[in-house]
Amino acid sequence: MTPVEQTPFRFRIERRGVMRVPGVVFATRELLPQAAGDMALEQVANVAALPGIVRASYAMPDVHWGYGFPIGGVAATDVDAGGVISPGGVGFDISCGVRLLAADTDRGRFSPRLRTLMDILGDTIPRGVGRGGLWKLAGRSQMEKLLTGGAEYAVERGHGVPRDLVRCEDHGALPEADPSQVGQRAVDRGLQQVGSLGAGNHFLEVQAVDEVYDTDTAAAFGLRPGQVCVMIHCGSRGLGHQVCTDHVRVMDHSLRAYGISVPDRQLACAPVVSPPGRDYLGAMAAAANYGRANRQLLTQAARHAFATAAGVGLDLVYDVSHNTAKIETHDVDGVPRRLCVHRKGATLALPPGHPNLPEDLTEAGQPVLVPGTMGTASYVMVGTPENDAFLSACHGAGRVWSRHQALRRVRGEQLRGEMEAHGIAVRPSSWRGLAEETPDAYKDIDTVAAATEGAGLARLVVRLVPLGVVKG
DNA sequence: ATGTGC
Repeated sequence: MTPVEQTPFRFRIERRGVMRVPGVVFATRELLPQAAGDMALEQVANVAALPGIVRASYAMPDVHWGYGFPIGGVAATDVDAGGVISPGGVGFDISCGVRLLAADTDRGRFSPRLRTLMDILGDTIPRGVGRGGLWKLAGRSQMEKLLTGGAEYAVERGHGVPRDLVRCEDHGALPEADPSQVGQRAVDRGLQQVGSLGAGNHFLEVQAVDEVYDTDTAAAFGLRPGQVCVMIHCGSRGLGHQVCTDHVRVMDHSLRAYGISVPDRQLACAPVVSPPGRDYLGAMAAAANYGRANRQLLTQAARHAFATAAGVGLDLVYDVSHNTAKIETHDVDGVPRRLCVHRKGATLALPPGHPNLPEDLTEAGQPVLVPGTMGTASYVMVGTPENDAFLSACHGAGRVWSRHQALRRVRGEQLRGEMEAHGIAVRPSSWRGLAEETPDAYKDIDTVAAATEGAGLARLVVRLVPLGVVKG
């Protein structure tokens, strides 16, 4: 698969075979997936075969191989023209996402309290595979309230302040959630996990603003040089995973009934306007709300730790989901169409003036949160009007080594030692998990962020560097 | 990503 270079930041995969639209990869030549056996670009082409897909099958600069769809992929289908929805286009970790909190202190003033803070965070942030969370729900009926209300329900129950919700995508809750489509097994897995990081690339990081590229926009986001921040990256845990599993199975069986053929079974899908499509959309939105409530609970734990360690408060800058399918209206060939926009490892990036922005960010635009790899920088970017990918941007660095490869090359104990030697406090949940997340296993985040700006997807606002990592 | 896998 060799895409054609159109600009230094935009590559095109021409239509052929069953593709209904071309593929467009926003990347530099060096960021294109190149590892032997990495099928990400083939996946971009496969996605272009989905019924109802419009304009192009897109990939962000952090694109890499995923389940059916590439991670870092964006695909929109026309809801009113037989367009499909696919669980593989959202991913197993539904509404995995990132939130950024800004502390009312700066790096120099805070540094004497950092170690104490990290110890408290290390003791109080639930993390690791299969373990429990901060908020045990009473049973299915309370779970249904959470699946409907998302972060709003968490705040209503005292886990946060109303201002938090203003700074959450969709005010913290997708309205199309249908808890009745979340199976009992998914509910059971989720009851004990609200307020937990999970594992893999999930983390809670204490960071500092290292560089400011756009002072006015940074100020509008509440960010200034040297400021201490907290970045939380987590998803919908076992509940989201089970929702994906359950609905992939249903759609795999219903493909024939809708006369859909896809080049890869992992692209199982159904028309958005069909019982399996509607059911998945409702279950996916419910799981997304679970992910948002999860980040809200972890926010409260971070606030408690900062208050205890240093008497410092934390304000929410923004919360974005980067694994979703959402019904949005966009122009296609100059005509507004209702589209089902799949963003898998890609975030929404609203430009200045967009009606869905919180009032106090209307002039500035949406904060686009781009977490780096453990021990490396992270970025806050902002949406731009010239975004050509249904207002989507990258979601992080993007893997280049498999977990298996990382384990062969790196030892967790040694990695922690190296990070501590660089002045970054590390509180891991397992040595193996730490080794799998070695920065060497990922693309360089500085390059990815620069390519995202070069492609016109979003603009750089600030660069953050880690002071301490609580690892899932 | 995931009570980690054909």
